Amino acid sequence: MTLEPTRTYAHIYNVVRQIPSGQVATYGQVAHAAGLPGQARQVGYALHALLEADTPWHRVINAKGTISPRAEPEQEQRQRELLEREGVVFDAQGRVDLKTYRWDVPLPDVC
DNA sequence: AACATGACCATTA
DNA sequence: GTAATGGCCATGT
Repeated sequence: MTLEPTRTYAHIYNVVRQIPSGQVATYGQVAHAAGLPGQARQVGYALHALLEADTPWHRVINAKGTISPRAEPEQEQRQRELLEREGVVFDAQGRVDLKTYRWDVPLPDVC
């Protein structure tokens, strides 16, 4: 594969794919796990440009524990649906208990 | 090359 | 608890 023409994307996707079912990760957490501390924005951007269905993008939410407002409400609802389907419960405020479902990063650099 | 935009986050008041 | 500010950087025009 490409060495590093867009290392950000590769790392981000790689990390997102490692998120186990029934757990969620924040953009910042993914960014940090991907070796891009502070670049949470790029994570969201990468996911927005995501085309591959083999990447569990729905397991990535914002730091507030809510689903980021997207241009298409359908996708936003679908994300919630997919998460609930994996056992993740949303509260009345539509927020996920990060304290409970937050994915614990196994290692800073996994290959 | 420069400007504007964006599925964000942490800090500060 | 909310509101505002700065920062970070890839993508498209």
